[in-house]
Amino acid sequence: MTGETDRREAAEHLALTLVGAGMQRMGARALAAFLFSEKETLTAGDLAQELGVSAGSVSGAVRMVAQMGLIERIHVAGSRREHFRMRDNAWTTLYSRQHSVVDEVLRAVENGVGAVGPGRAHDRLEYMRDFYTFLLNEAPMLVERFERQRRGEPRS
Amino acid sequence: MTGETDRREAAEHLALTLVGAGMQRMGARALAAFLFSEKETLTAGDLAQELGVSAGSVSGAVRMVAQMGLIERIHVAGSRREHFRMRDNAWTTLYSRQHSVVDEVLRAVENGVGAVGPGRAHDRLEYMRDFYTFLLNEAPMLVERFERQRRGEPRS
DNA sequence: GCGAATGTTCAGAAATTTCTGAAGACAGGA
DNA sequence: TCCTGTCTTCAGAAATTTCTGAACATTCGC
Repeated sequence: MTGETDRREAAEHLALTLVGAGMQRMGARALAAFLFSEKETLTAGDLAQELGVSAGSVSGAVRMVAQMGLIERIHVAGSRREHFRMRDNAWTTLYSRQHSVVDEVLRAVENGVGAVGPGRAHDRLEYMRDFYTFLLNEAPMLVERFERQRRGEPRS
Repeated sequence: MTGETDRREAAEHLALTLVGAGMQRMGARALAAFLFSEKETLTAGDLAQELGVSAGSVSGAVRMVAQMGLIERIHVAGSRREHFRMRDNAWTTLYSRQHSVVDEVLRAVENGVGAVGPGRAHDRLEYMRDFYTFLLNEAPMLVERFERQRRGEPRS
């Protein structure tokens, strides 16, 4: 049970779901490959083989996922290959300001607040701005709370 | 200053940013139209005119944004037109379980946890599952805290 | 430096998404 | 019931995204 086929299927399913969530196809597949791999690191060649795609596709996918902050490049001395691995804090970083898509949205909203005069639109945009600002500010604490809970007391 | 042109530009800019964040084009434009409108509600016709697109496009866009829980249909008695308006708790609902894309991802991850045997992949997937579960559980409290802070004490 | 292995870029092909316009469905008033 | 205004659906056109493959760049060992 839980054979190689199941593993592949589950990986593809997660990738598809991530695509539905707005991620680009190849990036999602690459990310799933990392998640479902038993290895600590993967090379571009590994990914190409695992996903059955060209080196060019891998290059693009890896760049994107790296830019999201989910994986990082690892230079291995004495090897020409470049290794990649999921960052330890991949999921938490996703909610920090730097790599965040949310931050771009926030800036666009702030721009909107400045572009409209007083009225309903202004109020709506301010509310949206405040909410997303709050989220970005709270994220680090939330993350810390998660980490602590996961190590410390398993319950509550 | 802050003329109609600025307003339109800011709206389009936000829409574009949302597209970059993974939202579909027409849905993003529709959402921006709601955000930037001085009216309380908009009809399908309003949207078609504002965005310069066909009735068919509006229909699809509105369905999607409604499904995300950001706008709601309002039946006005004595009128054939259907009105839409942004939901009061649009942004907060987005982080609740029901309308959440995150929830679908979470299910795909749980499926993955069940599909792989013990090892690195299993650990990674469990971690991801726990983190997203935590997020979904915490979201309501976070939202409540935001609401309270916004009314109550402006500082801190 | 030179050669070999590996990674990146990019033009074009293929696949997918998105939008339209027309036909059909539905609801309300006469 | 019929008519009219409004919304939805859907096939196909248009636009966009995605992938490939080959040429180019880079880096390491020698």
